[in-house]
Amino acid sequence: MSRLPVYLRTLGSLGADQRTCSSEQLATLAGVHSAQVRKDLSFLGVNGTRGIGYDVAALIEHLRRALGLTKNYAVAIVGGGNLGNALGNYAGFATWGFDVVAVVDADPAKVGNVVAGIAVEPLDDLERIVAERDVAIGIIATPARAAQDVADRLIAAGVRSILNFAPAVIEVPAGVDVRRVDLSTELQILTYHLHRR
Amino acid sequence: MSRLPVYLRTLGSLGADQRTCSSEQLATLAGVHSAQVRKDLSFLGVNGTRGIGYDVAALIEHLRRALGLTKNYAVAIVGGGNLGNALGNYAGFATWGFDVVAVVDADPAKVGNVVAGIAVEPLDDLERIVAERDVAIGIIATPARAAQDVADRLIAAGVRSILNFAPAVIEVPAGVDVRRVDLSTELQILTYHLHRR
DNA sequence: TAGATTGTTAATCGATTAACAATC
DNA sequence: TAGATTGTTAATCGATTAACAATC
Repeated sequence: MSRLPVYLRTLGSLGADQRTCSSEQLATLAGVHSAQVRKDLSFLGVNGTRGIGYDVAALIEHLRRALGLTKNYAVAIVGGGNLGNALGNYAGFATWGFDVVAVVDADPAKVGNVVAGIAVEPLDDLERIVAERDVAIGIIATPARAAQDVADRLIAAGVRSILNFAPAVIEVPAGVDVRRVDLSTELQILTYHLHRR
Repeated sequence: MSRLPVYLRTLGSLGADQRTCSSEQLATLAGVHSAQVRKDLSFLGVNGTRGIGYDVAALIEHLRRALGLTKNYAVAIVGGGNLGNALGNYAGFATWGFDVVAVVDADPAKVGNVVAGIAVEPLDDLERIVAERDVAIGIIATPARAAQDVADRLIAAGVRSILNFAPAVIEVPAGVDVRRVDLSTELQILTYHLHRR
């Protein structure tokens, strides 16, 4: 569930000397309610100690397992433009076990460019790349008009998780997860609050 | 509210010849419930016509007004790295009236680089830039460790809306809006579903 | 033991949806 | 008029929070 990454990050920001952590402390730092924390952790099957709190190291380990962060995932970025470039260089991915194994682009002029130490490959090779490198996650960083086609190809090739940065809603069959990051929508939500002040 | 940008985008994708649109059609395209649409629009003060639906052009206009998209907003990007670069080049911003008026960076080596047709300026000039160019929205595209300091300076300079791409939670006083886009969290949510299959 | 904190149930709250009279 | 669709109320649902016995 989507609060787990927040807990994990919060725990990481704790002092190295802190062995236990109460639901209250975790809640305050994560910006949620302590009952929420206890419920989430309880659902996860993590047990704290009454009167003491949760063991930080054990909790981190549990969260990492629950989030599937104990193994690495191969990520392919489709789109070698500015955004794909930025994503390829994003250091945070490696920290959490996401390996960018390919950057592909439809534009022959971009093929061969080096993004984050990886040479951009042709979009035509997408299917082969997904299969050979066991790509688990596809990131779409293309213009909107290309997004659906790219998604279809990723899915046909076996990818079941997609992070979509293109400003387009893409249709996917059941069993495929898509998360969308829409920069314009984020800004529009900000302006909604901005102008009604 | 955060569904409004979705409605707006959906309406934009309608054929140019479609004059009216039912709550049912809008709901299907936007992936929500028709009662939801009617309630949202009713709350907005938009009136449809029973038996007919909503007037598309009027609805778009209402949504644009509600979202504060009838005027332009000056945006400053802090961080002239890959992400700042990608954001500066993001065409979608201009479409919705967001003008990137500055890209600043703390690194003297980056100052002078041209990002999206704009020369990167020193972070030290942030306060002056915000004041002179009437910056309404600040985008933080710095490393995590710099995020809070940058936010503090943006807020001190008068910025009330912040979009934070740095993987850090930033503390802001009441009256300041922050939206956070955390790429690692997005991927972690995907893996949560991935590995439990 | 006394204080602290969990784990969980029950209460609350808010958001979503069903339903339907109003009416174009 | 008949069919379609809104606007809104009431019902439902799910998520959040309060509360407290259990217990370290």
